[in-house]
Amino acid sequence: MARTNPPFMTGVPELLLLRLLSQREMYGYELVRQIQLVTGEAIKLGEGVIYPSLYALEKAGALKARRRKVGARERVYYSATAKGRKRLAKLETDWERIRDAISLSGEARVDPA
Amino acid sequence: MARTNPPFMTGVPELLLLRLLSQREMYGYELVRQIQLVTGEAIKLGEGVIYPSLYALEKAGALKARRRKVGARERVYYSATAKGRKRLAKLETDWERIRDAISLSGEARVDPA
DNA sequence: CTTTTTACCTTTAACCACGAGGTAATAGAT
DNA sequence: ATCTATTACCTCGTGGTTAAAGGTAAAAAG
Repeated sequence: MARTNPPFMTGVPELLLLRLLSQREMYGYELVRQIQLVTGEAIKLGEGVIYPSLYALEKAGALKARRRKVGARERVYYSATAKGRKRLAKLETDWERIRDAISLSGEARVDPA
Repeated sequence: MARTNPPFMTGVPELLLLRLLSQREMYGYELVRQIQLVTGEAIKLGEGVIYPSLYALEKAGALKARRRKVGARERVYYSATAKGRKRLAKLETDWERIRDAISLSGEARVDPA
């Protein structure tokens, strides 16, 4: 399937979305670009990832949506709820745990059999 | 499904297996315990993850297997091939890229709309 | 007036981790 | 001697999650 962001991506879209939307409200297309920006182009998430994630997070009560007319066009702005911030906090500690464990395992010299 | 290692685990089993098996040959059950050891109990991978991963990596030519009788019991020892080491190197850079990108995005203060 | 960019959204596919379960041999405990 | 825990191997099914690809339409740019 020609993956552009190979491995290590489970949970990452959710983490990034919650981080950004805890700072200020944004709409889908904007998030696509912001994620590239704040990761220094290292991570690119397409709309096919962003929109379904936003719906799922909204459904879970982690985000709230609000429709806003900008000019003649309507945009759907999302922002993190209290629940979303809590979820983010948990994700952050999960992330740190995995990250540190992998770092640890990289240094460990395995004792010979 | 009550996951013990929530999110951020895609690619991690493969990374850990290749790391360990680049150091010395090991068998499945041993790997299950070693992974707990070298990650300070932070990551626990069951046999349901380990064995299928080993087969897949062997099939891909990243590992080679060898059956060894230890006492009366037979064990299947795996070790990394040259191809496996190459694959590990790529995984390591992928991992660093994602890790650094997430770290970056955590510091970035998003400019207001 | 035509093309590119913005903006929204859905469908489909595939991957992969994981738990649960199953077998059998060996070692240790009673 | 017998029972239990541990070692060691393995398979199957599920479900979550990314991701590409496609589809619509408005607005800005050329």
